[in-house]
Amino acid sequence: MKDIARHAGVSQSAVSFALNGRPGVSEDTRDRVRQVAEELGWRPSTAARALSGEGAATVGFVLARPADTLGVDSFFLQLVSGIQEVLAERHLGLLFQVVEDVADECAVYRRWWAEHRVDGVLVVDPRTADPRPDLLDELGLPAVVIGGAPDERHPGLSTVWADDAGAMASVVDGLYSLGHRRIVHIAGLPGLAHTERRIRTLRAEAERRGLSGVRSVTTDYSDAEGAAVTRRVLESADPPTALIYDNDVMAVAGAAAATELGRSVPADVSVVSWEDSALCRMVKPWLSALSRDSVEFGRTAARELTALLDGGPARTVRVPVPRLIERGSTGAAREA
Amino acid sequence: MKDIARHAGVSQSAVSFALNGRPGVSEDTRDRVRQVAEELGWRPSTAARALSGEGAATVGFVLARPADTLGVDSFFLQLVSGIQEVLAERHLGLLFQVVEDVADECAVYRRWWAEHRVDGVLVVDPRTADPRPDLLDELGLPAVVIGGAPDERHPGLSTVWADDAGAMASVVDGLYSLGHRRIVHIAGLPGLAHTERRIRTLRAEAERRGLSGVRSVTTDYSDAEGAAVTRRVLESADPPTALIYDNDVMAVAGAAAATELGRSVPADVSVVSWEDSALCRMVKPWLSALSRDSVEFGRTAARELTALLDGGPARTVRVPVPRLIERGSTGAAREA
DNA sequence: CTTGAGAGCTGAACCGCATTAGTGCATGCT
DNA sequence: AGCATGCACTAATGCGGTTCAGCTCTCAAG
Repeated sequence: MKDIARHAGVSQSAVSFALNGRPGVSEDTRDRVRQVAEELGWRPSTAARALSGEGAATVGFVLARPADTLGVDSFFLQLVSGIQEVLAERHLGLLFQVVEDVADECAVYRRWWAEHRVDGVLVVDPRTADPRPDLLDELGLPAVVIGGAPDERHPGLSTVWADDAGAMASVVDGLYSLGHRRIVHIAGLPGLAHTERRIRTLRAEAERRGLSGVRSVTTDYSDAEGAAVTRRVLESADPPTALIYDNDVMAVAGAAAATELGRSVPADVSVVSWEDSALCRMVKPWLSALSRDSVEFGRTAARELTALLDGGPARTVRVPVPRLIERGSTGAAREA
Repeated sequence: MKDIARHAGVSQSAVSFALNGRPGVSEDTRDRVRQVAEELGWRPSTAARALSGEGAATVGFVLARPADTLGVDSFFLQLVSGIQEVLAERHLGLLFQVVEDVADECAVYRRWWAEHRVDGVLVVDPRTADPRPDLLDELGLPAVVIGGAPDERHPGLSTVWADDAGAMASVVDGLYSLGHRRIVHIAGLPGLAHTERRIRTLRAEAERRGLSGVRSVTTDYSDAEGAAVTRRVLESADPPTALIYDNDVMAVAGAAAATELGRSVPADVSVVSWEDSALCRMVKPWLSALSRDSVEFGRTAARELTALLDGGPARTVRVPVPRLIERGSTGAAREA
């Protein structure tokens, strides 16, 4: 900026005013300064900007997962891609970190905030007993929780969520009307907020209809557990006629396991995947799946965060309920 | 730091010396200062550090992919996870960005470097005619190219690579000894350095053995193209007896397509996937696959970058050749 | 007893920007 | 003519660190 000031024949502060669109300089001077800056290829140093109170121009994103669990999962890349789209418009950087568990994640938030590395964070995989909202509140770190339920205990946090409960209800509804009475839900990690929401809703739906052969089993989301649980429930005394899997990986593995056991999909057992991806179209029959727009989900979350950074109020935004794409893996229940 | 200085009864510079392990203070004072800093929960502001010449303590990672291509791909997440492991030890942040194409990627490097946002970058998906090494050279931005071939034209860049050529040769060797003479390689994106390396090696191997029914077909890595190409080559006049797919997604889609055409795997056609993941164990038969340790790959790349940041020389590191995991999808060629 | 060297510490400058409190000048108003 | 007003701009300060040139002691060597 000193160089620009010299070349343009003005003071450094005039340059600052000109380049930041603030009043205090004539349009003439502003244009001249802009042009000189352009010629010199000037870019503001984010460090200096941050030091003088402008914030870090960066938001943080932490993924708490053991390295080996990071498997075939299209959701996060898509989410991040959507987030980026919005952040890029405002030239905000995304600081990304993978850690082992939520405790480490909290430590990262503490450090980032203390070091002024980020202006806000995006939180994923909210849990039922989650230390993070409390921490973020305590720190005063602006944050958007992705996938959480509305949470009136933390008015400072924005939330972006999909209505799992509604989706689960509609899936059960669909299966019920196809004649299914015994349904097993192969759920994801216990403790995750959306896992528990789905489980609760399923139970409520079952009770409402007086169904006894309906239950949820939690897993670690892996193909191995998906297949194992599938085998177990299909070989049990009173096997289900429909299976709902909490992700695509388990659904595919589960469908394969069912086929191996000599059960035909969907004649013997219907399969629904709670996540749509290319995977669901790589097996025969193609899997019926709940489809949501993960990229748009990311965009929405990022928009909420930028709104928060602009000083806007925390909000709770609901993205559209995922809709069921009917493919070949769901059909009428076989007569008992 | 001013507070710490006051509490410890020393000057601010003494605090700086003490906390950064520099000489100039007694061990007594150092301990005292450290303790006060601890009590006050002090953390250095990265912005201030960066401003006074210490660098940004951040490395950049750009993924140039259209949003919709970010599908089922375990490689990148694993790579990033490995990178993180190494960076986290040194408290280096990872600035992550997804862009549409290489031109945008170059713009991001320019901006990051000009804004002093990063100290170095990790470059993936090198191409045959790639503008990035030239740009990085020109900028003087420390960088590690992941997956490129050794490149003596850019002595400033480090390279971490796997020997695709060797791996391809050994795969062809294995298939040849199983009696396969007609092999089709369903390759990835043309223009990617490793795609071209594999294609060249395959051709060389074929010529060496006087095989005429061997060729490569490039694709966009998608399941759709993988399946389409598979159908096309299998229905051609002189169909191959073995297929090599450049990623797991295409291999699975291709195997499914072959089965649909009534070809049995591996009796009629052998399938090899150039990427191992849970996907390969989700279909019957399980796919034989080239397995590499993507997490370790990431660690190695990150280590090279930190070495570069420490002022070390640029190096070219070769990670172990991926090894073929023989599963059920490869077998002896059917007699002609 | 003087001198020199080194250890331990301080004060001030600096990094690149934003911001605030002036400064000088032309203009309009009375 | 005298004065307030507003505009265009400058000088100075601060953000939170690092660094470098001293400065003061102490202690050993001469």
